[in-house]
Amino acid sequence: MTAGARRRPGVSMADVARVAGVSAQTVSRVSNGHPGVVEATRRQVLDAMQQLGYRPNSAARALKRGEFRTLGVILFTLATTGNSRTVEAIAGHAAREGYAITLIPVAVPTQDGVLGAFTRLGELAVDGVIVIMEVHLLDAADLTLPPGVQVVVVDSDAGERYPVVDTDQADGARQATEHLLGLGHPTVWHVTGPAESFASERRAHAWRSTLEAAGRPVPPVQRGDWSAESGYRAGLVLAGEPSCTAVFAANDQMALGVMRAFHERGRTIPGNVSVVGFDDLPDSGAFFPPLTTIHQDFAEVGRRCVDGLLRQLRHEPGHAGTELVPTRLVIRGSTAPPPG
Amino acid sequence: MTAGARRRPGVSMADVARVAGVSAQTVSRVSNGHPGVVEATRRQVLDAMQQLGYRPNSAARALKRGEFRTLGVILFTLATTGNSRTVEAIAGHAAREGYAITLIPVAVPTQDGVLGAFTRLGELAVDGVIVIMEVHLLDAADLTLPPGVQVVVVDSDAGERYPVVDTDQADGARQATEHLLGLGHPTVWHVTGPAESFASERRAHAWRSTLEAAGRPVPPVQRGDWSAESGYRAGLVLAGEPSCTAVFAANDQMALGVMRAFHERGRTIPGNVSVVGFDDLPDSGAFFPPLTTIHQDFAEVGRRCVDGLLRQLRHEPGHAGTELVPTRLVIRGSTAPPPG
DNA sequence: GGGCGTGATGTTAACGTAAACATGGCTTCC
DNA sequence: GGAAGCCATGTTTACGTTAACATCACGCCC
Repeated sequence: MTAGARRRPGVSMADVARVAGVSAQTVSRVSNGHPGVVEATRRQVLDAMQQLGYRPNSAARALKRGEFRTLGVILFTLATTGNSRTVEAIAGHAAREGYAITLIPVAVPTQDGVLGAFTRLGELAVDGVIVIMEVHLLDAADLTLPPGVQVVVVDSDAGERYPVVDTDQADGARQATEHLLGLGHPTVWHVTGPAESFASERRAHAWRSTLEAAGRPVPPVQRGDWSAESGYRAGLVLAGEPSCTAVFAANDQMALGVMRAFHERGRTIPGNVSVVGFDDLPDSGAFFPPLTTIHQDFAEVGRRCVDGLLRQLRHEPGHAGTELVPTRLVIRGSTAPPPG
Repeated sequence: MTAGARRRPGVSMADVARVAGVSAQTVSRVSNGHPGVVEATRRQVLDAMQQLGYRPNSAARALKRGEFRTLGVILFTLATTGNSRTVEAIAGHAAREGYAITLIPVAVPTQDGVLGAFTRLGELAVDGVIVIMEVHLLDAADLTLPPGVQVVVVDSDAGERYPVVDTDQADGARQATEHLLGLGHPTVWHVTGPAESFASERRAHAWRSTLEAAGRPVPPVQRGDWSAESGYRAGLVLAGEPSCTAVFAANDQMALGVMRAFHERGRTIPGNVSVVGFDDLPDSGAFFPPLTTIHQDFAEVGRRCVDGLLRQLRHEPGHAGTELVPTRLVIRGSTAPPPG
């Protein structure tokens, strides 16, 4: 370990300036890469910084500049693939733009929970906020945030009040359903996600309208909770329906459970039954059989969130309403024409 | 640059003080819940705050107090279950302790990449850092961090230089291997993770020593990269080995791929072959068949990281060396005695 | 009844940085 | 040769908050 660099007392610009034999302002200029510092001086300052182990004090810097170069991300959980992939994309893209990410987890998905997060957030050093709001708030019809905070919302229906970025859920569900109809299946059964999820609601709605538009019967919905286990339970029910030859599960995990149920009941996939998922998890291609699914572009969602928020912060003309990120059908081994 | 005229509404304590007819110091006292403010005054100040939409400036506060109440988390990716679950636990526990989390993604796992992150981090508002270091640095034998930064490391071998928290990889691998031997299998084949991963290395080592301690032959290792796809490829090889009746895959995803390969080759699980994974993903119980695996307690890992770091920040006697979080075997449907 | 604690509130200064302005030496050009 | 300009660097000040100290009114006790 370098000895001279004990940083307990906080090395400041003044200290560096003293050692380098220049003024604090010159240290500031070097520190920020401003022009107009002669090379020899620059080197002296850099040496002094090195020697003292100087690191700029970001609090003072933020105080002076009036910005933190940090974005807050409010979310309920990182446990879902969608959220963690989106957050990763947000963090990566923000870093590229010179912004850091502060995570603000909300324990309970209620208006109070979110407001509590904002209160803490008010005391946090953030310039703007991205809210990843994948479920309906339990105690409020819509989301109301404190004024004076720049916001972008992911995956919500707050589009009239805040800029929203979302995967095009409806089009994805339509593609999935039409793919199965196109293979010749008379209709498509659906395993839906939890009622409080926006994404789940939209996928189910689009599945239904696609069937109706094609003049097909709409079978009863099986409700799951995104987990593979719930998909398994739904699959056991569907395996008992002799007329069921095609299933659209609202996510890949439930599709995994559905397929397990069919395996256990001796129904082959895709020989007897076809299955389509939604998400395109990294492992979906290794399911048994490899899963046909709808690919979501989480990286693009994250990128657009950051861009939208930064545009707001710079007072550039931002997009209003909802921005939809397209999905695409990935055909693998779990779908085929119906038996017979 | 953009015209500096447009700043945030910028309500400061002075503004609140003016409206409430008190001094800024009294506003500060109310803001921080300090005693010695009479109720009537307190109310006046709170009203003024409400009216003006005052939010404390955390930069000024941090500058004055010398702390940010924020912890940085340096990581390479959120895409692995382990990392995202650990980060979620860290964020939750930190929030409970009144700390926020700043994410610092590192694009490339090299010494330079990490140092780059620290440079950015030096300019970030953090009091300490948790490094989630699941792979060997590509260009340095071990991790060297700038001095003067409080650090806790997850999942690494830096134990002699920094406090480390990690899952007890070796004991988990031992449990997995002994479970299979205990069922009567003559030996256990292993699908390992990427060479640069610490966890992978340790699991493989413990698997090997467990076999050796039991006097069993050590079959050649199949190397994967954590992905289900790589597990599938390894599984195809193993399915060609008639003597292979038991497989320990270094994570659940690869176990998923291994099982798919066996299914495709007509080897039943657990009738012909037993499979054990590592991680206990939320979906592992819904694999076909439900996977016997080693459960990792990511929440506990996160909690201990935060506790350890906060102890350091408070200059309390911290633990040195490596703290191991125990694992436990979860027996499901993918393991049984060998055929015959 | 005067000295004196006590408790509420105000005043001052400082945290580390960077914008704005000031200085002073050196070149350039007529 | 001297005014003008320019460049490198220095000085001043303010950002919003809070610790430390200062003040002031009131009541209490001998």
